Amino acid sequence: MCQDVGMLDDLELVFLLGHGYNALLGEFVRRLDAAGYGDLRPAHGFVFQALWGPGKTASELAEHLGVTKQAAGQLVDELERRGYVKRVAHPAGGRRRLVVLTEAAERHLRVAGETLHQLERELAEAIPLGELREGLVTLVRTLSGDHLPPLRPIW
Amino acid sequence: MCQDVGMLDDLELVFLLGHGYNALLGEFVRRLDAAGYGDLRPAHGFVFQALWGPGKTASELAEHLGVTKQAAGQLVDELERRGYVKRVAHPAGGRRRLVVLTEAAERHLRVAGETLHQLERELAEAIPLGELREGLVTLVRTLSGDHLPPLRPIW
DNA sequence: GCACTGAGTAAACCTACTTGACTCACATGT
DNA sequence: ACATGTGAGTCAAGTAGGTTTACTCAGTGC
Repeated sequence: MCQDVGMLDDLELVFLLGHGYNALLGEFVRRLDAAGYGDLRPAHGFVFQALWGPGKTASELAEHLGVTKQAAGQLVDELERRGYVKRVAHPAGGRRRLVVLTEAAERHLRVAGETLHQLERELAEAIPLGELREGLVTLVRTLSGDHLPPLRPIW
Repeated sequence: MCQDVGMLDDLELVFLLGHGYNALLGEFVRRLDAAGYGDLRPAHGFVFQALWGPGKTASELAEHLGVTKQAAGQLVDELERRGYVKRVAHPAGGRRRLVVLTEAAERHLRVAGETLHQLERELAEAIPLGELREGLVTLVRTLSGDHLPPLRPIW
C-alpha cells in the first residue's frame, strides 16, 4: 500500500504534484476530523466556499462545481438535512431558491481557514513557500489560460 | 463551471496545488487521448507502472494501489480483455498468477513517458522546475514521513 | 392568452469501488 | 498420512457519487 519516499526525486512532475496535493489535503482532512468535522469531506468545503456571502441557486452551484444540477441538488439536500445550509426565497423570484450558509457552515469555514493557515505556517519553516506558490501559479496560468476548470478528480 | 485565474494568488496552498495537479494531469490525458489512447485513464497508467518489469500478482497490485484485491482483479480483467496485460503462471506456484504487461502496454508506457517529458520541456521555459520540484519533494517528505500513501482521490 | 425558457425535481441507470462469503492450492504441525 | 491453516483468487451483493432522461412549474415575451 505504500511506496518508499526515496524515489521522489525521480518521479514525473505530475505524480510529484499529485503526491503533494494528496499529502497536504490528507493532513488538512485529518486535522478537520480531529476538530470534530469528520462528517464533512473536501467537496462540502468547496460548496461552502462557493456559497459564502450572498449564496447561489442550486444551478449556479452546479455550474461552479462542474457537476449536473441534480448532483448539486443532492449535495444541497444532504447539507440542508445536516443543518449546514438552508434554502430561502430568491429575490429574483421564479422557481429560483437561494441556497445560503447557516451559522454552522460559517463556523466550519473559519475553522478550516485557521487550520490551513496553521498548516502553512508549519510548512513555511521547511519550504520556501513563496517560490513554490509562484511556480504553481505560473504552471496553472500556462496550462489553463484565462479560466480555471473546476477542481475535480480526473481518474 | 469556471473561475477566473485572477484569484490564484489569494488561493490557499492546498487548492493551488490541486489546480496545478488538475491542470497538468488534464493536459497529459488530453495529449494521450490525441495520441489514440482515449480508452486509458490515469488509473490504468498506474497499473502499468506497477506491473512494469517482472509483474505482480493481483493482490500485490491491490496493495500497491491501495484498493481491495477485488477491485484490482476487476481492473486486471478489463485490461486483459483489452489486451494490455496477461496472466501467466507464477514461479512460486500456489493459486498465484502473475499479471504481466503485453507489448501494447509497454508501448503505451513509452508514449506516456515521452508525452510527459515533452510537456515538462515546454513548462521549463516558463517555470524554474528545479525549485518547484524541490519544494514539492520537501513538502511530501515533511507530511508523509518515510512512506508514500497511494495516489488516490480524497473526495 | 400562449408558447418558450430556465430552475428544480424524480427516477433509472452507471461506474468504481467496498464488504462478506466462498473455493482452492499449497505449507505446516502432529 | 492427515487434518488444519493460510493466503490468492473469485462470486455476489451493496454503496457512493455521480449521469441521463424526462418531467413540472413559475415567470417572460411576444
